[in-house]
Amino acid sequence: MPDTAKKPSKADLRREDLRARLIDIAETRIRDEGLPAIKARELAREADCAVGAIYNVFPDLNGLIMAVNGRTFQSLGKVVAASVAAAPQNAPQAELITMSHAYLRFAAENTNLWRALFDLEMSTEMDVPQWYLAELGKLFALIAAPLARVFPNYTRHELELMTRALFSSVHGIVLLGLQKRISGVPLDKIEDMIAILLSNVTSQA
Amino acid sequence: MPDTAKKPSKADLRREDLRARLIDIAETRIRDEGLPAIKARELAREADCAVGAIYNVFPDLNGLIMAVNGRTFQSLGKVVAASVAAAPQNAPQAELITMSHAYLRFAAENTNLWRALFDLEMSTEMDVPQWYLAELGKLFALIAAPLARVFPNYTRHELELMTRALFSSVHGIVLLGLQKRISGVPLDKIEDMIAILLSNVTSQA
DNA sequence: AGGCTAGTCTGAACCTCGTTCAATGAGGTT
DNA sequence: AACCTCATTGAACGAGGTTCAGACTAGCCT
Repeated sequence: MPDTAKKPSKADLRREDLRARLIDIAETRIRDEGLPAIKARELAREADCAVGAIYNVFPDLNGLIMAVNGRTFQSLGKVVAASVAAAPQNAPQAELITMSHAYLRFAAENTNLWRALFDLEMSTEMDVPQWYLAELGKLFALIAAPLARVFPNYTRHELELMTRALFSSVHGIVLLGLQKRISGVPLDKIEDMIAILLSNVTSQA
Repeated sequence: MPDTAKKPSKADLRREDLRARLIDIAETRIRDEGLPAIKARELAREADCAVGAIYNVFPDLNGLIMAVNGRTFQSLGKVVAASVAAAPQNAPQAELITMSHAYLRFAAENTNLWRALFDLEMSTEMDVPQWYLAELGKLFALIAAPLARVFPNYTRHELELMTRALFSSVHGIVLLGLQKRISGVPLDKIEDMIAILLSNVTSQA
């Protein structure tokens, strides 16, 4: 028997339990009230532990938020992947639009969680964790596949550039579109913007 | 004689002087060290006034940052407008690319100031001030003009949608492009992404 | 000039946070 | 049971934005 993971001692179990509980609580709080609702004392009260206990399980509150972001990123990936799987289009343009609309939908329905994904990135110029880039890579791969069919004679390099460009574009449209319902754009207009943009980009002359 | 602005009393002058001084200091600090470098006590020390004095001149630190953002937004507008004026292209596609590259350049050279423009928006869900929308409107107008020549039979509505979509797209590309030199994209690759995107969008089949 | 009033200016004090750490206590080992 | 080890606790620390009662001016009236 390999004993690399040998003792799930009682303490370890408690630790894992607390960790999971904190992530759940933080996720709910971010979903409902946004990142600023993550306060050490409130989390401790709700998780029924001491403030210091949080720091036994996470290096700091950012660490906790990153854990939530991990979950969010995975949900996002699943939703986008599912959108194409559910409605198999043979036209790659349609696939791109479907995925983008799924992205918009996810962002609109989970605005605070989705924002947290990018807000942390900015404030702390720390090293991006592995899984972050990995998840982003998965998203990119989803985009690159239909794109390769639209532009069959792009080099690998051009394709990658286009993938980034399109992802960033859709991200930008969603970001500014969701910002401020004031002076703002209703959801279906945002959908239209994405569709028009993608149609035009992918309509080879 | 209209006396709507009748008394520039000594107190008013001091107030205006302090206000201007604070904006200068804040601008420099944001430019050099980003938004988190805006601390009441440090500002007061550097401006040689009491902490409380700041609150006589601005409602809070956000108000000060908004004042800096006002300046930044104007510079940005000027730079973008100047870019097309300097190199008068007759092809509207080229104009769009020129302006977008000017936008990228400004964002790259004044990253912290440029970020402050959008970071505040997010954190405080307050009412967007007049001039903010006005400046944004000016930017949109700059884009809409060449765009109208590319798509002469778009309705006013479609044109507006397209304008927003393109601005948001370029913004997204710049935003994600400048984020993290790590795993990142060098400036001229970002330029390429913008150019490719805009070319494809504006090449009518 | 001498006061009187309506402000401004001051900075100590208040409050809210994230984070730490000496003291406590529980788990596991002999 | 006695001992050692390490997790856990929560009061205390430091940093930051904001406030406010008192000190202080500047302009104005007599």
